[in-house]
Amino acid sequence: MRETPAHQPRVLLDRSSPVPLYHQMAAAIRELITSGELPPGTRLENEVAMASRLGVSRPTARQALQDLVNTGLLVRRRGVGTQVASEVIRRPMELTSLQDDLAAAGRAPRTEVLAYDVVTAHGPVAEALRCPLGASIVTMRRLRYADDQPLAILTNHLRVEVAPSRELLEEHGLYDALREQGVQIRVAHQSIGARLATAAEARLLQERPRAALLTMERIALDDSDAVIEYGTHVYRAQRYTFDTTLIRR
Amino acid sequence: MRETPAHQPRVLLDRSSPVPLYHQMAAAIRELITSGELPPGTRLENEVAMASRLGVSRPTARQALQDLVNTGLLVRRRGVGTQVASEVIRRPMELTSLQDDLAAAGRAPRTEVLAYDVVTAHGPVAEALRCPLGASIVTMRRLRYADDQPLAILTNHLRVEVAPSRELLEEHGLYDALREQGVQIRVAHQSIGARLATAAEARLLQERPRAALLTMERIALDDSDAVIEYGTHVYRAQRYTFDTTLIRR
DNA sequence: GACGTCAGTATGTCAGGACAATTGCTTGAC
DNA sequence: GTCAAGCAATTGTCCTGACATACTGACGTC
Repeated sequence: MRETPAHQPRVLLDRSSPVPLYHQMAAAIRELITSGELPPGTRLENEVAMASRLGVSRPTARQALQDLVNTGLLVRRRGVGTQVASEVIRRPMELTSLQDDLAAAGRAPRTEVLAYDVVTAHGPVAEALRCPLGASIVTMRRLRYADDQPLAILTNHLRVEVAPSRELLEEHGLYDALREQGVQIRVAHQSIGARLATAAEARLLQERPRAALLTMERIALDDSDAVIEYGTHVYRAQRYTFDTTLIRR
Repeated sequence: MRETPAHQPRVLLDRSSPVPLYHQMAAAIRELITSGELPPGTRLENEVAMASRLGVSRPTARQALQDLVNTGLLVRRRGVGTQVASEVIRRPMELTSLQDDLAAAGRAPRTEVLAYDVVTAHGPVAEALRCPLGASIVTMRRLRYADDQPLAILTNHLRVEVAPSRELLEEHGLYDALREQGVQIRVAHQSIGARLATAAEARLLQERPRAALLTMERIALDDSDAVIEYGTHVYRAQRYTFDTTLIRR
């Protein structure tokens, strides 16, 4: 019998929620880990017991735990069990903001924060932010209005250390919020494209389904060339263009 | 029913191998992708069919495909299917010609002149070219290919005095042709946007109707600030993005 | 004290099944 | 030509079940 008792993470599942059960589990455990309530090294109860205690199937519990493994928060070995990873990896912006531009143009900018989540970096987001898989990042999603009409959906990923709080974002544009925290965006690489709106995007933007969207993907770096932000924005093509003047050298 | 047939990736599974089945599947598909045998955009057979064909369970096939999604090689969406993550043409937003950029990227540029007409200027065209109403101008319309696939429809208006001949345009890009006549483009004002394709554009670009198009409207000036060209281009959004790097001053 | 065996623990892998949700195409009405 | 409804296609989510494999600790033997 093992000496150290296995920890039973406090997880409350809401089956009426549209959020998948596995995702609720993963989020709850992640929160316990990042808050310090589950310190590194803590062994969790085995997945069969956890599944039974929470009233979910083992594959569901397994998927939740596996997501946390993929993020570097948990370590699992067969025959041994699941434990909190010994170390959560920690790491340290004219190019103008849309909010400033709209304000300058007298277009009554307004922003609605749709989502603000602390998640773990993976795939292209980890690559763009130049952080290891599993690092905590903030993913935020905002709806930008101009003249009281939706204009753009802004999705930004930032490292958790520099991400402004949700409260700050309710009041300011992202780059202003970053400046308040001493982060100066200096360079941005961006890629402009287009595609059709998904049904959800169309609804948010009050567009008809499959309207054309102008897309912009951006990686922003600070004074020391550290990647601060990776963002993907979509704009209503009907109401938005990018203008530029090019000069041959 | 979908038009394009779903690809059945060639996967051989060895059940006597200690390598898990899901891992063998993922490795085989990864090899097909990285070798180029499964080019970007290819749609794969659905996971139920693939599982059945390979003699594995759906969760097993699903895990293999999910691993490939996690590594950025596949894209999956419910109701749509699984496809090889696609590759877009990224064009730096510099004052260069598309023909030159494509050639430099080894993308086999080719141009088909669809129309070449001498007409009289009116409306926005006259305004953009800063010439009197009724002045003779050349309006040309070209279809630009990359890798033998249509990429863009280019419509350009020029004063008849500087417009290259149709023959010259069959051989060269517009800016090269202008250079041959001693005209140097130095500045361009451009506006990037998006919209849905018309039926005719969709046909020319071999896109489905109402596909998203990336649009670019440009006014180009020469060394003495004379307006030389007014152009409106549309690009297949699925295959094209504009890239730029912005620096705060 | 060292070593081997064995049982218990726990995760890894795989199967089959079912319903939900999203997407895109077709069709008919206007 | 546009729009809405219906439906097919396909993935997403969740369930039950079972066997395989790696790891750990207890125990007996030398």
